[in-house]
Amino acid sequence: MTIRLYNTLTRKKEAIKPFLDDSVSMYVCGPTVYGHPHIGNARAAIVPDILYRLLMAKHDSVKYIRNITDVDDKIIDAAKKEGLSIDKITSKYTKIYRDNMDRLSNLRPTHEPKVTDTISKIISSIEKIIKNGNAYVKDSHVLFDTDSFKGYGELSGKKLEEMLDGVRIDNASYKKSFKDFILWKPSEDDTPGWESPWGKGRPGWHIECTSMIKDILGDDTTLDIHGGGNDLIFPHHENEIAQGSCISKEKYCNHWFHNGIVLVNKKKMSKSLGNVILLDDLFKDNSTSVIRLALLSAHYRQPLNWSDQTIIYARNLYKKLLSVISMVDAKARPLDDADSHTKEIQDILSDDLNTPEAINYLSRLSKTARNDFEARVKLIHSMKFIGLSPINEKTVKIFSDTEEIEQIEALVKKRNEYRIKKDFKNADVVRDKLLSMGIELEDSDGDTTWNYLQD
RNA sequence: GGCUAAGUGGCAGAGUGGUAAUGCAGCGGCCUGCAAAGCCGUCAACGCCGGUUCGAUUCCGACCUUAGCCUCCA
Repeated sequence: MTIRLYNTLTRKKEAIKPFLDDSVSMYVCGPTVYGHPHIGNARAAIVPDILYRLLMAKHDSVKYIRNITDVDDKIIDAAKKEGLSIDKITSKYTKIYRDNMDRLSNLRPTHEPKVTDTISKIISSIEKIIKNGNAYVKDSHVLFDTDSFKGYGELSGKKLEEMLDGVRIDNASYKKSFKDFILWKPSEDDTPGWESPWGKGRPGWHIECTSMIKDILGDDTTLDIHGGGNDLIFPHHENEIAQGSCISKEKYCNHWFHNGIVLVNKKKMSKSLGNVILLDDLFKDNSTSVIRLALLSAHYRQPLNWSDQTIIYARNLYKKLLSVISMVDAKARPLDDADSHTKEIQDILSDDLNTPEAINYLSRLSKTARNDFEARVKLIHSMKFIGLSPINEKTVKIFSDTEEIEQIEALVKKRNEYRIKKDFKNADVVRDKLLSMGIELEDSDGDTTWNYLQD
């Protein structure tokens, strides 16, 4: 089944048709590294990660680019606040970001460019735009001349002149039109800057993404897929199309996809509302598969309303999935023929990344899997396909600790001895003791199984 | 104010011109020393108003509501 994905540009689901024969390129707007990642950042990484896994299953070669923005005014502020140099701040939070994304089972992108490594390409891109007559220099700033680009507003559907009323816009003196945006701006001595034809300065927001794409793919290539949070549609992606189209003979990008934002109490997370949920905090109480499952529970284009329920549902569901997979199953089966076992889930996901339906599928599969080894193998591979661990993380961690296992099994045995003697009081004491050790028991068919408590 | 998206049972979400999948939760039962799990069964929904139609949740129009964007944002 071919992958069909909603295209923001055409407002339709469309098949992905790569510009090059069987090599697909995807660019996703990555983080600005100045603070701890929150669940919104996680969603913005997990959604393209699912797409990346699907693309890899269907195409010989996939270029997956996700940038690291390490030049930005917010970083400068954070550096001041934390009393660290800008380098320290960006390397610290880059590391944390990568670590957090790894923990959530996101595959690493094939390319992870930094803005600071792309400055010369940014400068040459800007020069090209100026040369083509689509940008102008004023007071040490370089500005994109939006009136010179006829397609402006196509992605977001905005006609800027018509939405002026009710909005106050400070038209900076160096702008010809309020719509124009900055490609390059001057830097003071104490802010990061690079020498350029327009003096010491740094790139404006927007140009870095375009430059990194062109740097990796080449100027006259069309990017196949570009993604990001839907709060980036305007102005960021709109501006990227404008400037990118002025650099190249080819269309800038064919397929745009945008994930919905995460809401907390039906409101967008924001520092001012104090409702930002950091991954670091979630990691304390939840396994990473549970967090991932929670973030995949709503369709990617819908807003995801985060509540206590969200994580509780995910936890219950994950527990149920794990309960039908024995450790032996999970360890025994190699991933060799994973593809044949994941056809169903791939087909489900191929329809615009329908992760809720994929999760339903796992849930249905777990029913038959209980008494069906093949279904269990399918379940394991399907879970792995969307990045869920088929083994309880704690179990994996302690699996090699035979001493602890012997101790647990001795207690289980002891409890069953009490049970045979109908001494349920003492049996319950032992069960409580195991519970306090984080062990959960289940009696079924005369057999007692134990498991580490999830989370 | 403008733009975009969306409104289906408690939640997540399919779907169709002839009254609506599935999963989770709930409820009832079986099982069980208890608990848990499992199994069986079950309740419950198409924002509002018009129009087209034999008939609309599905098509058209108005309205209402929600969220996002228009300022940094994933």
